[in-house]
Amino acid sequence: MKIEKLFQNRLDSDAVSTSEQLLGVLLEAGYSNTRPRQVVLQAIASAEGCFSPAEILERGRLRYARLGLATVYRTLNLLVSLDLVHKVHQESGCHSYALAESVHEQHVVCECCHQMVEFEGCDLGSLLMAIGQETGFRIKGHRLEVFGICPQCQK
Amino acid sequence: MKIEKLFQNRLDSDAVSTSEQLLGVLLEAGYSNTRPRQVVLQAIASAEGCFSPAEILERGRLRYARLGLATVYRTLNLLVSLDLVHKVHQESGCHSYALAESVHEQHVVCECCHQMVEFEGCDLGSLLMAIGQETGFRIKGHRLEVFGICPQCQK
DNA sequence: GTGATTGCAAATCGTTTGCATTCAG
DNA sequence: CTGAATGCAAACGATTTGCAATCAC
Repeated sequence: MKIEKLFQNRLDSDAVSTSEQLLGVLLEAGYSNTRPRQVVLQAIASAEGCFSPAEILERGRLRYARLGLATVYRTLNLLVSLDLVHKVHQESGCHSYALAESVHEQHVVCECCHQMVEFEGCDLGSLLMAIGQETGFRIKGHRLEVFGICPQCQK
Repeated sequence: MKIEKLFQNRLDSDAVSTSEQLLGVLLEAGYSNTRPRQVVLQAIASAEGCFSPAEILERGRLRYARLGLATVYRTLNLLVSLDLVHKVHQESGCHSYALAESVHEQHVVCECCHQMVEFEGCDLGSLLMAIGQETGFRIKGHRLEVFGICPQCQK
């Protein structure tokens, strides 16, 4: 599944606009426009959902073979510091990253077999609004993690 | 704030019952009753909310100076495998752990200044029930992480 | 040209593991 | 007494950092 995502739009990224938006923010913030950064931003922009630094490196090297892992990390940290990207937790223990705008995850994890099921459509809207009122925050995204026992493990 | 928690009930843990419950489960599962484990379980049981392996080591050494970090990790992993404890994500990047029963966290994180506000009383009950129906899971706990901009940073 | 950025390799941090010793049952 | 559990130190994987070379402006 990860592989599918990876090659879904490989060198012909169709999400360039987003990568250019990201670059725009970097430039506005005073950072310079370098090839390694372009490549990392393209890899990020064309990724769906979460991505690991290693994945970004792999994808980036398709476009720019000399890309180094340190640069990937440095760029990711830059984006995190500008709040363009969030660090998110992965069950395995190591981090993934996700575009800030795309943090709208909700899933149920089985405490028994650890399978993970995504769900959609449950309306958190009114709840989030209430939270916004209670706390005064302007809400931008959320992550809901539910723990339980899956149907198979209940038997 | 972490320090306060740490010394709130330091050697005179008042939550012994929980630590004994944990030990009970370990014994039932066929593991033996050792001093290092007792000490780790006490440290866990008397912690509030999340705790890191290092914190457990520090607290544990107050009771048993020769306690090793490896034992803390081994015990935590044991508890995780028995679903008595969950691994949870910490903004800093490294893991924390939490008693499984206590995973009912909800907080809003400011994307700008990274302050974190806990909130209570928002009713997720009906939503969780709907999720249970949709997925067939028996729901045991949840973690809701909301991202936004706090009142100060909106100005 | 000058300061920012890069890639590499070394360093660092959290976590796990191998092994000889110790302990629980 | 025997296998499980421990502590230490070494190993490990992910991330960061120091530094000389390179690049953007």
